[in-house]
Amino acid sequence: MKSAAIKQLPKRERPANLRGFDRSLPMSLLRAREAVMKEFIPSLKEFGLTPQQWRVIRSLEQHGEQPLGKLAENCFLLMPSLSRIVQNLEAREFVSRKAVAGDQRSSMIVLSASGKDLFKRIAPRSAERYNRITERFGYGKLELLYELLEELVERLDDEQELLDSRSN
Amino acid sequence: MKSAAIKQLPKRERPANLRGFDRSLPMSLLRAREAVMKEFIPSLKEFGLTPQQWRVIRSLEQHGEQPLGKLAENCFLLMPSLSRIVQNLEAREFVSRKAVAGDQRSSMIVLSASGKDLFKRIAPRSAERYNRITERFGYGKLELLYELLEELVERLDDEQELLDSRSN
DNA sequence: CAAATAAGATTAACATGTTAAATAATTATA
DNA sequence: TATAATTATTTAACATGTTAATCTTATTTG
Repeated sequence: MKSAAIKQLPKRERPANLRGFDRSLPMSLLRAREAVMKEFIPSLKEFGLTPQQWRVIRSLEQHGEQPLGKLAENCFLLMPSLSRIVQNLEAREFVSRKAVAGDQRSSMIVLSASGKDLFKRIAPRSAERYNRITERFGYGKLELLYELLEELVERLDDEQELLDSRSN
Repeated sequence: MKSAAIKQLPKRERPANLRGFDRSLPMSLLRAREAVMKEFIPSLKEFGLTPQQWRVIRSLEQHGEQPLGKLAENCFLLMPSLSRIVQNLEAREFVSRKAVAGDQRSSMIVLSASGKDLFKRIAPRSAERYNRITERFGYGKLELLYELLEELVERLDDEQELLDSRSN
């Protein structure tokens, strides 16, 4: 019985499920991301920020004031989430809204003075953590990982566009 | 002015922030995961399952009945989330609980007949998607990506243990 | 120009992530 | 053995992810 089962394998096919369903690609990416986030979250929490709130502050500091739509795009957040996040940051006066001339639907989100201050206090810590990761893992490997991740996204997005265009 | 600024760069140091804060490691991992999940989520949704609910069903199918603790570990879910998820799956009769002799705190989570049936209907689609990703991205690159992700987690976990042991 | 459409943003409703607190059963210890 | 500490799980409270519905303002069109 066993020999018959073995005989079917040697075809040198790659297994249908690389490593069963556990250790699947989504799972591996999730684990990796969690491991990385564990490095950053504690210092954010000291300052009372969630990772998403930090993303927003960071984006505003780097790219300046933005309408919600751009901010959502840059922070990779959906509008409903961002809407709540900005309300939160606004209540704590880390950001404010500035009217846009000619369109009353939209407004610019602006990083306040205390928002900038918060950024200045957190940024060095994040950078330090980042350097530590680079040290630990190796600069070359990290670059390679970036490239692979980017290419993976590109390939999957290509396919997505194909499917989209077919249904149009 | 400009020449002075340029003169400080050539030290051949790698930039402190690989690609600014955008395109950071957490962000890249998130984007990659989202891109991958976009492949799987639609078919899950057809069957009324979230990715997390699917993880639970998958784990039960693969590893058999488990106490909640093991299930949480295998599915990479925190207990409060899993607790709610199992309640949901229980209400829909995809799983049930079986008493454990000798410990009334814990119970085994069991995949029901309709749970197994659901698995059988979804699994082929997932496998198909997975194969498509492998095709698109390349088997070798995928393996390389797995290795890098695993090693990243190992390295960061090592560091974590160091920090933990210091504080004990 | 008035009605229909579209665009930007928010709200609603539900599922999950996350930390802390609560509950109940079990084990360890004085 | 009564009590304290531990273990397994759940609940609470708040933030986010996600889809659909709503609301307001702009734009398009008949």
